[in-house]
Amino acid sequence: MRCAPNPNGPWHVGHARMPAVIGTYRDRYDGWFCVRFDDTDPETKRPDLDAYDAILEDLEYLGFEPDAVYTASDRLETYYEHARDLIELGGAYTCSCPGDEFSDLKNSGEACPHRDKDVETVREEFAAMIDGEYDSGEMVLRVKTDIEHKNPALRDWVAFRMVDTPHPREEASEYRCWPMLDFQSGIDDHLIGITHIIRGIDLQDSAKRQRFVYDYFDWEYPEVVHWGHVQIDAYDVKMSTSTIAELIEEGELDGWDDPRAPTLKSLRRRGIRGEAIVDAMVGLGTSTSDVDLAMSTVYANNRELIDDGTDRRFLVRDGERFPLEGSPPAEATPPLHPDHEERGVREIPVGDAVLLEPTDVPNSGDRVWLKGLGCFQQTDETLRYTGDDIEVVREGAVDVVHWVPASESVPVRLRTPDGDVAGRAEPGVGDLEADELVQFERVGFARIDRHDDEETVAYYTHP
RNA sequence: GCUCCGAUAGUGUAGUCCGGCCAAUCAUAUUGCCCUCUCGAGGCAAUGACCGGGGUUCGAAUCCCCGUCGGAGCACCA
Repeated sequence: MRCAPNPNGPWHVGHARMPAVIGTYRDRYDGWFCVRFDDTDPETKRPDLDAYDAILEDLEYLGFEPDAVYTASDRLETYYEHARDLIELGGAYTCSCPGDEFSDLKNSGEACPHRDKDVETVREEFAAMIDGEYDSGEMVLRVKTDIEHKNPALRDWVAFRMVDTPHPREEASEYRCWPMLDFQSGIDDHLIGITHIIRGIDLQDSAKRQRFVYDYFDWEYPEVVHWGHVQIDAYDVKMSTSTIAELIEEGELDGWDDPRAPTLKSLRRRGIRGEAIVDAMVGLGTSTSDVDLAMSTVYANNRELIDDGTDRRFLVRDGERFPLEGSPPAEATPPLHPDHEERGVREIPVGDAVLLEPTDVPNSGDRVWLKGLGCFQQTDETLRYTGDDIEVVREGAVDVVHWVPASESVPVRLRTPDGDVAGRAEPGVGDLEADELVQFERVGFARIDRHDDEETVAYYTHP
């Protein structure tokens, strides 16, 4: 099987579907898969030189290593050879019709005057195309299919055209005669030995077009499945490489790994495991109708993977300060993980005041249980330690909330898909290593990204 | 206009090829309860679907026809 991306940028979440499915099938059925960069349009779908490696990185993140990597722009000579063979078989002709004129003829099922050229002429004109003797738009090579085919999309389609713009890859920059996807991909699939193809419904007619070439060469066409488009809920940003690139350009997004970007690099930075994405994608199946992937499915998969190994911490967003009274303990020692007491406890100095999230502030006179510390009663904007037993919580009389010491807590910027949130975390968070995952209790999971001079930066994973 | 394709709960999916085992599976979601010093995890329960209409048949999610809705192609893009 093959994954044939157009290298025009890092992958968005939807791109994960192809490697997820074919990679999983390979592992399950002892198969084989390659990545083939179909970069045969130096102009309208101009490749981005950084994208080749970026895509391979994304693939690695998802947990797959391709069995081989090909680049179409390295293989022009191969396509030329097959085109020449096709010409000798009478299966292709050079055509200088302007696009719109040919389109009119085609739509009425009429052949253009070039269709009956003799092989000798076609051979010479195609050689001239390869030599770059024509400019863009002057000459194409068409595959001779069936000009009266009931589906107009299949009639004598273009196999090669002239492109004036040099290819960005230096190795391919001298070529001017470029194959179209249907020709290039059709030839490669056979030569590489692809037995099963999965592709989008937008390429529904590709197989039908390519079969004409396969018939000329007497090749057997691979099994092919077409699937619909994937939409991901939870993102405002349109999931298109070019749109994301524009937003980055305009400064709306910080980069491909901005937590608001619907990209794999973004999910990676948020601490989501590739496996969680792969499983969700495989779960979508290969239906031809369009599907919506709920990010909650990815989150549920990821939570399953990381919950057990992730230690707990406190983070208070938009904290309100409350002085403490009544001689509470000087230190709180909540466990690192409630299901793993053997991992030990955090030692949080309490100080003389704490921060609470605004929604957790008890009404005057009401009690609240500061998790890992004890019970307090709010009066006159202060919290007085009551010394109540945990039994009051079990009875349901008192809510349990998280908190941080007002002075010894550390500032944290939590970057979320909905924007950045400022907060303060318990002191130990300042010592965590970059890349470590934490669960901010009652807030959600997060990945520690780095410690700046002024603050610790964490990326929000999911609830 | 011509040509393809599809339609099962909020979302995804199984079942459709070879009609009965489907008063329709599983996951996610939502809600409630239990447990818990998290709104996490775990346990239990509830909610919720075969696009519509005909036909074939003893019997239709499954086969046929019509309709509706949705998607795709008809590029010198991939």
